[in-house]
This record gives sequence, C-alpha cells and structure tokens, in this order.
Amino acid sequence: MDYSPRDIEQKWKQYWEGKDVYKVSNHSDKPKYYVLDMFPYPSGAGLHVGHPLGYIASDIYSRYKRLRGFNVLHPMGYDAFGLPAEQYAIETGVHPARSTFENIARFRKQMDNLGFSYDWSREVMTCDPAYYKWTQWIFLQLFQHYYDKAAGKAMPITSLVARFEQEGNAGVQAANSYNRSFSAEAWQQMTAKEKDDVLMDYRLAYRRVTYVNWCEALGTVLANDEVKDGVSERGGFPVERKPMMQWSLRITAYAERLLNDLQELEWSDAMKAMQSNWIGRSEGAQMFFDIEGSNEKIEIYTTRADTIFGATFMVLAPEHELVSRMTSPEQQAAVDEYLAYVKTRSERDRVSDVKAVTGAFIGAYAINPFNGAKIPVWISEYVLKDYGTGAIMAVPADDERDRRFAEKFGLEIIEIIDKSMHPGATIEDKLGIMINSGFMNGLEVLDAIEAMLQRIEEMGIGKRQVNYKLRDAIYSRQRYWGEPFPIIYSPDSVAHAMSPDDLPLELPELEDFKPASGGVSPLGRATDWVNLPGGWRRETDTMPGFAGSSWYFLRYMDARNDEAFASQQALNYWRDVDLYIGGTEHAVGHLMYSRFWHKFLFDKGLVPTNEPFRKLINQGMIQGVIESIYYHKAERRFYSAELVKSMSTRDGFAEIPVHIDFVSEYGSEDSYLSPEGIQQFKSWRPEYQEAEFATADGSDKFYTRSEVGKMSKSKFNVINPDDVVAQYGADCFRMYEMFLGPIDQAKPWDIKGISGVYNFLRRFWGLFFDDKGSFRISDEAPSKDELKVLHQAIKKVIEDVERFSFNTCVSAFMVAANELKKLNCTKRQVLEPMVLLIAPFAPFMAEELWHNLGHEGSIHAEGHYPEFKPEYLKEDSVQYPVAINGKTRGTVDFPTDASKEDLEKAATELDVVKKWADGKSIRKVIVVPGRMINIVIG
RNA sequence: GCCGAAGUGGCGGAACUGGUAGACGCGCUGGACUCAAAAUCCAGUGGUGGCAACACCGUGUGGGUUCGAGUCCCACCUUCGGUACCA
Repeated sequence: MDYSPRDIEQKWKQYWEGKDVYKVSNHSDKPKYYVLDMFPYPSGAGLHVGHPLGYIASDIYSRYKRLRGFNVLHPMGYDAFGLPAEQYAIETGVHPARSTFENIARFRKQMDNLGFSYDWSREVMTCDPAYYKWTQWIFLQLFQHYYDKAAGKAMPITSLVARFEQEGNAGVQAANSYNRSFSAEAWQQMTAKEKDDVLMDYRLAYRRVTYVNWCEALGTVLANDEVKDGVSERGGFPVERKPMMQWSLRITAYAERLLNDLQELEWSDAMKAMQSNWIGRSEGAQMFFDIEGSNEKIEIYTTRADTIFGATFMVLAPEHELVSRMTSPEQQAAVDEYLAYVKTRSERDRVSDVKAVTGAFIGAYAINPFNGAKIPVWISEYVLKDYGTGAIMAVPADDERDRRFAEKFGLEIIEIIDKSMHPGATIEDKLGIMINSGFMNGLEVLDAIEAMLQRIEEMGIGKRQVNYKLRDAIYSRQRYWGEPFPIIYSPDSVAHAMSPDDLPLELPELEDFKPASGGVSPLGRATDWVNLPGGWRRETDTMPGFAGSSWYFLRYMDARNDEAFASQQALNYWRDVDLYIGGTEHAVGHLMYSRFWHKFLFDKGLVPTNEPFRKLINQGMIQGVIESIYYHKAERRFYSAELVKSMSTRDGFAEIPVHIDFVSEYGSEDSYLSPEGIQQFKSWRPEYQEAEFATADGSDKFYTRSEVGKMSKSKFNVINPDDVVAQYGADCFRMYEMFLGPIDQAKPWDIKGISGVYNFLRRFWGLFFDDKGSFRISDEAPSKDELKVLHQAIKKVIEDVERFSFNTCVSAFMVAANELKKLNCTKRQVLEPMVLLIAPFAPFMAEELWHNLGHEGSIHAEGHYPEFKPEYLKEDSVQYPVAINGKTRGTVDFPTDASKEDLEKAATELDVVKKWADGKSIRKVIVVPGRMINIVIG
C-alpha cells in the first residue's frame, strides 16, 4: 500500500474526535503536566505557516509527555478582542463579533488540519461574556485592593480606610501616587469625593492623567506604531500628545517581586535579562532643590548624588507641573513654542533621537543645596514625565546627553571626577577621584556616593530611594471592542465598583464603531447603556488587549466554571504552566502583566503558586519574503529592480508590493515577474493597467525587490499551511517545520526542502510493506545491528526532545530509517518501538501503523514511549582523531577501555605522528580518553 | 538611541560540556532504469592546487586566550525582535 496521507489523516482525525482521545480530566493519579501555547489573535488573514511552529513543538512535547505517563493539559483558545476587528468594523460596518467568530472558525479548521492534541472542550475566547465576566471580576479585585509594603502583599482597600480613620496616612507604607500626609481627623472631615480621590491614589487599579497619541482628524487615540514621523500612518494627519484621564494598573507595586522571582524561573537568560532591564531597578537618592524666589521645590531622583557639585543646570520634563508656574514672562513665548514642538514628538522619538539636542530655558533658577550656586532650569524632551520624578539635575561633565545639551546652549561645565587613572572609563564604571566637590574631594566615586547619601539624609533635603524604570500600565482604551469596565460613576464623579452579582457587564450593541467626539470611546454613543437612573453613568472606556490574556492560562484549568474563574480543586491540581512556548515579542508585555496578575491572585490566596510560567521556551518567527516593484510616479512606469540598482538616486520611485503568487522564483535574489506575472499584477491592481514595465535589454524577466520581513496580509506574502497540508499531509508539514531549524531561531519560509521530509515519510512507511505493497512484519528476534540502530534513535530523540531540539530529532529519524532500510529490517521488536518513537511527530502515520501492527485503541492514549537501553550501544573500540599541533591528521582505533597512559604511549608510535614529527621533537602528548589525541611538535 | 538575539557550503541547518567543522535534508553533477520523460535507485559534492596520495585556506570583520576556538574574552559590522495603545 502506498503512503497516502490524505486518507489516513481524514480517518484518524474523525476517530480521535469521536473517541475524545485528547480530553483531559482534572482528576488523575498520573503526575500532571501543563503545556501552553501563546494565545493567538484570530486575524483576518487566517493562520499562516509561522503560527504553527510553536504549536507543533508544544504538540510534540505534549504527546511525548503523555506517552511517558503524564496527565497533560494542552489547551487552546483565542485572544479575541483587538484593534484589527474594530478597524475592519469601522471600514465595512461588519460587527467585530461577527468577523471575529468567522476568523476563529477558520483558525479552528486550520488547526484541526494539523493534528493537534488540544482538549477543545476547554476552548476559551476573551470576547465571550462568560469569559470576560471573570476578567471584569479580577479587575474589580484590583480596584478594591492596595499594595501594603509592610505586609509585602495586596490588601483590601477597606482595611486601608480603617487605618486612615484611626491614624491618617503617615504610618501607612503603601504603593501609591499620593504625596501629602493627613491625620485621622483630616480624613474624617473629607467629603466622599475627596476620600475617593485619596483612595484612588492607593488602589491597584486607579485613574490618573496620562499622555496619549491624539489624532484630531481621525478623532481617536493611536498606538505608537500607527504614528510615523508625527503623523498618522493612516491618512497622514497630525498627531499630538494629549493628556487624558485614564485607568492604570499599579504594576510598579510588584516591581521588586517581579524582579526577584525571575531567579526561580526556567527561562532563558536573555529573557530574564530583558525583563530585568525593563523593570530597571536602581538605587539612588530623592532630593529637593529650592527655587529662587519661590516656595516651590524641584524633586529629582539621581543615582549619582556624588556629582551634585557638577550640576550646572536642571532639566524638567516639558509636561512637568512646575513648568507653567515657574516660567518667567520673558521666557513664556520661547517655552510655548518649545511645548508646541514637543507635542508633535512621540515618546520614542524623544528618547532615541540623541543627535538633535532641543530645549528651552524657563527663566527660573534652582539653588544648589551644597554650594548655593544659582542653576538655570530648562525643559527638554529627553526628560520624560513618567520616569523618576520627571526632573533631573544635569551634570554635563559626566553625562553624554547633559554634555551635548550644555555645549549646544552654552551652559557651564564643571569637571568633578578625575578619571586620569582610568582611561576609557565611562560614567557607568563609577571610577575615579572626586575633585571640585567640597567635602568629597579626594574620595573614590563609590565612597563619595555613600558619603553624599548620608549627608543628604542628615541635612533633611532628601533620602535614599530605590527607583524603577518600570511604569504603571495604562489600562484604558477609547475603543469599542474590549471588555467594558464594571465601574459606575455617581453624579459627583466618584468611581464605584459594580456588584459582582451583576457581572458580566456586556458590551452594548452599536451600529457605528467610530469613536465618539472629544476622545470618548465609541461606547459613549450608547446613551441608553451609559446613562443610569439618578444621574449615574457607566465608564465608557474599555480594557486593553492584555486584560483577557493576563490570566487565560488559569481559565483553561476549569473553563466552564460559572461560580469562579476556576475552582480551587482545579487550580490546586494543575497549579501552574510547566511549559510555555511562545515568541520573544511578548518579553516585556504579556509575560510581565501575566506575572503581575498571577502574583496579585496569589496574594489573595486564589492561586497556589506565585509564578504562572515555570519554564519558557522561545519560538522564532517564520518570516516571509516581501516582494515589491519600483514604480516611477511621474513617468507612470515600472522599472525592473536591476535598472533601479544601477541608478544614482531612488527619488521619484515608490515601492509597490506585489502578491507573491505572481512572482517567479519567489524569495530568491533573482525573483522576477514573467509576462504572465505582469498580466496577473495588472488585473489585480487595475489602476496600473496602462503603466509600462521597463526591463534591461528588453528581457522577459522583470526583476522584483525581495526583502525578508513579517508575514502579513498587508504585504501579500502570507503562506497558508492548508495548501501545504493538502499536498503533503499534516505529518509531513509538522516534521518539515521542525526540520527547518532550531525552534528559537527566526527563519524565512521556504518550501524547497519539503520533498526531503516527504521522501523520508514514504521510506519510513515502506519499512512496513513488502514489494507487493502488503503489510509485513516479522516476529523474529532482531540482530545486534538492528537493535543498535533502534537504540541510537531512542537515545537521540529522547535527549533532543528534552532539550527542545526538534530539528535534530527529525534528522535522527531519517538516519534510522536509512539504516533500517539498508539492513532490510522487518522485525516487530524494532519497528514497533520506532512507531511509538515517531508518534509525537507524525501522529497520523503512527496511528495507522499502530493499528496495522494489530493494536486496538489509539497509540496516543495507550502507547508507552520506548526506553533507551545503553547495553545495545556498547562498542569494543573507539575511533580517535589524531591531531598534530591541533590539526587533525588521521584517525586510529583503540580499545574502549584503554588507559590514558596506554594511549599516550601508543600515540607516539603512530605512522602519522612519525611522518609529521620527522626531524622535530615531540614536545607534549595530550590525550582525552574517549575523545581525541593531540601531539605537539616543535 | 536603549534592551535582547542571530551571523557556518549554492540553500535550511548539525557540531549538546573548548576536542575529527559541514550530520541530516534541499539543490547541483554523473550513472542505472526508460524509446523518451517523470518518479525511483546508486555515487559524488566547502574552496583552491594536484592524475593521485595529499597540501593550503575556510564558521560576519579585526584582535586575544589555549596544546586545540564555530564554541571563551575584547572591539566592530550586518540582520531580526522589543521599546510601554499591534497582538
């Protein structure tokens, strides 16, 4: 019988579904293992060949663990709220729910094609009210808690109120954004609104003013990547930074724990480094500078208190609240002009553009508390409002950016550290001797920092402080397609939590998804929904994408529970995710938020572990090749790529993307449009019907430009796995994606090599059939050679699966199949273990062969993974490479048990050695038993 | 700019702890089968020189450590991911 994946895969897909082979119970005597894939966003383009890379790896690992006796939870669902569906709705009027469900249906069908072992009875989607009921519920918990630093965990806001009533806020150590102190009496005299304002600054979910990218023309807030060079990517309208009252989550309260607990996780060092740098813990000093002729003080944070004698100016963030109050009348015009400029700059422009130095003097002076010097106060875009205190003391002698600023604006530079003993040292190295620094003169930098910190605290002008780069996460979106906040406002604008019994608060129906006027979310249009009796009204913002994805892994444990986000029984059985596979693009977003939510729930005693993802494996992206052609607008003519290459300028040319289906030799350097390809392009883009196509010497080949990049609908380069599966089968597709290379490495998609994997599968299949195509298997005892091939394969595959090196597993299977073919092996004792060994990789073929071998149930439910027996690999001799001066010159066999001394002696006698040693002396013999021999000659 | 990663034949990649660089596969070349082609099978395949044995060169670039470096250290170049409202 020929290998026919189409028939086999159809048959077993139905069988698995009919028998619930992959359904997992929350009650089992087996050890648990939880394998999680990252939550996909069901985009309109469907699944492309890049998505399944991680899914295939996790599926192989899940099946492997199951065959090794674990109860494996391996679920899948959808991060179904998001911008693209809403944008599509605005453009077409199709309700986001409808397009989302259609996309999900397509994703599901595509995934089913690939033979994944998901327990679909646990499927979740974040836009389902039954799911977001619990997202809202967790949000309310965050709203009703504050972080108590003394207790080291989240506590109910009610206990905070009790303390305020007793003692005011002076003794309360809590993460907060409130900077005044009050007594118990003062608290009691506050109005409800005033009390609420205070509490808001303590809550873990709270409201504050933050800056957003506001596009007046589109009437909406834009994401950073929707903004290019100060204008909206769509339409090219001006975008400005605009302050807006928004919900935030106080993730900074957990900064220390998020940092420290990284240690216990089995994540790559790179991933831990990214998170740790993102949290950005630093130790330094909070200090206050007096302002000349004013009662105001400027609060700064510095890690280099020792450099204060070199502080020759101050820089405030342009948004700093003191700017409007301190600007002198003479400087007002210059400041206003500068503020107008900063408004047009994105945050990323502001910090990454280090070459252009901009700023404005506000006409005020601060006083250096140590030498009484008058130092001018400036504003500049390189100081951010949300980092530190939004103000710095500038030390141009020792900071690159401050120095450039001083040079540009002619400000004083005072050298304060003598680094002559340390050539090449930077400020980061904290090396050198203090000079021009009063009482610190002569001290080493590290000692000076300590001396200064003590002095600051003695003088009462500041204190030691730990600071984090991590910022609180903005949690409001002015969008329709997200979770509504379960918050209602009383007529005096106090935010109240809805009763948990009234959850879920469902999204209202809307016809038009465009934003309402004045930066109000589209929900503002649903007046019946927003306005409540007695002048109360609902929050109209919705939650961001990371809301639903910050806890979904918990829902899978008990996905249909209506009483809780998951039962305690389920949570205590599954505990945490043992293996999480996903891309590094989530390093500081999703993976940080999830850890934060999980820790909060842990504080509440609602989950049994303090970290959600024990082990993390990063998956690289499969990239596409973006094909485009050069169009000269004025000439209305396309130019072949090699013509453009030889031109001195590309001015006047636009790059028009081409659908990859039209391109010949797609992805190669010589990709081109044939005359037919040009015809296809013209009928696809009729606006270019009349355009000419210029090629060199009238050649038939119109060359295109190829560049590696993301696979995306908008680049017309999406490759659909369905087509590949239809041609080669899912088993082949799975093994080919694994065979492409290491799981964590990015690589461009290329179909060329797939025939090699297909041939391998046919060869493997062929081991079980005779010349006439009938199934044949022998119960004879296998030979020593056959057993050796088998156990070499078992050893390699188990070792490599355990270290997530799936590409080398596929090679190992190929090697084994080639060898067994050569040996003409037909023995059950060899081939049956081979079927089990390959079952996680090629589940369909393994199932078919398993049944041919006479078994009744599914191999994936009843099989046991083969065990490696080292005795089959024992060798009598080892082949040693013999190197002369480190270069391999020959090989020689020695008995396995030869001692180091024997080897050293024998080595010098070898012919190769004699040949190379001719006329020279042997200086040294290096022998690593079992490894190699090196002879040093000189 | 900052943080993180990667760079090995014509191509995807292997080499796990510093120990025979190029496993496995694609492609290519030659051969078998065939009237012919496809498919399949066999052999070869890093570069240069040589009939050959063999020699020299070779893991992004430049330096270093070592008996020995793709692997460790320093500097640099290129590409990719993230950079707080894409998910």
